[in-house]
Amino acid sequence: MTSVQKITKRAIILKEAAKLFKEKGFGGATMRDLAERVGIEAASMYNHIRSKDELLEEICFGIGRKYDEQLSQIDQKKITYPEKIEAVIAFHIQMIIEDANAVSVLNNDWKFLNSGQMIEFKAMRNEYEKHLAALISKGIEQGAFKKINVSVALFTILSSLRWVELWYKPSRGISKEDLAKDISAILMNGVKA
Amino acid sequence: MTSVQKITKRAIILKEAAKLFKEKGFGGATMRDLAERVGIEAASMYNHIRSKDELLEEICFGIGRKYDEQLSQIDQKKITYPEKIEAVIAFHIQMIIEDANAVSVLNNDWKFLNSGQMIEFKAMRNEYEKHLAALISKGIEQGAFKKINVSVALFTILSSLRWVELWYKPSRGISKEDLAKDISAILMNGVKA
DNA sequence: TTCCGAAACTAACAAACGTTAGTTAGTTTT
DNA sequence: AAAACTAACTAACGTTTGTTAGTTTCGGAA
Repeated sequence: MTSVQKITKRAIILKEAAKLFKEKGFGGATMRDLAERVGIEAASMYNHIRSKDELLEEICFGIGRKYDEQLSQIDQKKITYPEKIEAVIAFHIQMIIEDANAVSVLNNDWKFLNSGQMIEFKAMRNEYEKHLAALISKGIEQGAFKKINVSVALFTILSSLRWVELWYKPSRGISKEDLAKDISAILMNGVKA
Repeated sequence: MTSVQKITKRAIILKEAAKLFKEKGFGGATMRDLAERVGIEAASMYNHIRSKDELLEEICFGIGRKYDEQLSQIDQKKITYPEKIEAVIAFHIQMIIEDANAVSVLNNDWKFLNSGQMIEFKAMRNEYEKHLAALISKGIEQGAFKKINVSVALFTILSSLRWVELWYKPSRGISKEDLAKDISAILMNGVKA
């Protein structure tokens, strides 16, 4: 049994939910609409899931955990800080391309988590940002980066990456590697000649 | 009567609607919730507005037109292309700080416009992006910018600016001028030392 | 073939939704 | 003073929402 992932109906529902939430937003998406895409009746979905909220929760925290793990892995590598930042840029793009819908939901619909989960989510996100900010700070200390405002740099980088979700289509004919290279180049070296 | 703007109830509803839509999303916001914030009954609002959709429409196109006008004004100025881009960055930040809620609605809830208005909105946005892309292209031709991928540069800049909405608070103690300067610096010159 | 549990179905619920209708009090216009 | 207008109200409308209950279908194990 070497990593043969069983495709459960639950997984199908989650996948379609991510797509639907991205298209209509969590509030605008209805369970009947989702059920139609899955190919069963709305009521039947409750044999596989607990609630609409549970779908959102699983999407947000599932993706969130992936980000955390990847960042930790990169941080442990023995490479320079600019290389680490570039690795972060590359894996953000990879995540967005691999799991576009779920990443979009994480970015846009986390505010519909119930209050307890929302607090947890915000804590997770804060920690992630802190972790990334630390990489920038150390890079500055070592003289690898300019003496920039760390918060501004952090959010400029994170935000630059978010648009990939809105923009990237395979049809545009630019590979994810080239995209990562181009974005890295601009953020690292700017646009001015 | 020198520019004495009368504060109509309609204007109050629009202002509160922008705030509410930002908080809960267009789908998650209810007319009863909005009415409560305005201080009247939900039904009473219909003496001042036509529908919930109309609120969204007015917010999106009102802000959209402001962006268009400002960009045109900057383009007409006799300054260099890097200076024009920096001016665009400054006014985006200005817009976000002055009209945070409405800008957020434009960015996140335009997809809830009815189909006709959505087409119009997308056309407006495409034109705006084309206009801005042309500024970058000309800057490259003149040798003022590196030979970068114009689309990547365009969206990296636009996306970097969007996060200001999520991040900026007067309480952080950084002025909008300083913020514009720092963001400009990173986008123009990068982070690498 | 029989049996059983999983997974589908139909029907219905209560709550919430945007909106309309009808009315009333207060103000402005004629 | 009469008429018209403004802006608020209460009540209710017809839908749509997420979800539950009860029933049927169906594939695989005994």
